Amino acid sequence: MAEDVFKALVDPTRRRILDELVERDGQTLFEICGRLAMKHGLGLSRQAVSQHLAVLESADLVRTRRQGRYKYHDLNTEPLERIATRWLRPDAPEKSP
Amino acid sequence: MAEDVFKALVDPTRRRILDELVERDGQTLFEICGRLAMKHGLGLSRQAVSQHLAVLESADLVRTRRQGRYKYHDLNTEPLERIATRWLRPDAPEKSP
DNA sequence: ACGATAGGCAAGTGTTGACTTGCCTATCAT
DNA sequence: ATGATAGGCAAGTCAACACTTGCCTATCGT
Repeated sequence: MAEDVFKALVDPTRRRILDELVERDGQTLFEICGRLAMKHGLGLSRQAVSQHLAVLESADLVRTRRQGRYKYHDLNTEPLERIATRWLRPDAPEKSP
Repeated sequence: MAEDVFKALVDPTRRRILDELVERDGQTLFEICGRLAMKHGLGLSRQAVSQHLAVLESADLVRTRRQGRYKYHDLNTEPLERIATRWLRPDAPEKSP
């Protein structure tokens, strides 16, 4: 649902997580925790990040694959592409010539 | 700020308002109230809609022009175009050939 | 001038959501 | 087998937000 996508994107931490996944796909929960702490100074608990990832996953913005005790997280940009053009009029300015 | 744009877009009523403004630009507060009631069955108070418009305006998604006792509301898609491509990778599938 | 229309300001309420804490399960290494 | 690592579940707390209510200002028509 589009509703879930908007709800997922409203939180700054979740947007940061997407930023990290754009840089490198297939990170685990602990890797993402570490990156948020290092690069953004966010001292979040593991559960907080886990819940954020659950929200992103139920919005289908993040796909996961389990492998042993690891759970890898991959970005899925498809929902973004769908909502991006909702309010763009036909006569909107083009961005690539 | 991008933060304001995401906050503005998370509310379904505000997205409906944007939908209405895509259809017809330059509507007044009362016109928007009426349209939300007619087309979507939303029985919102005038103040509720007014506050939504204020949020959209501070996110620069809606521009306003005063004329006498009327205040016309116009859609501004520029902030949308900027956030749309934030997480789209270079190798993302193109939509126009 | 006076009523009616269009809109604004501010305080109060109820719900949603982000984060924490505590405990539990599963997989790997030695 | 046992400790360590990776992750999950559930209840509780606190703040942000949508909406209402009540009152106020400004512009238009007659």
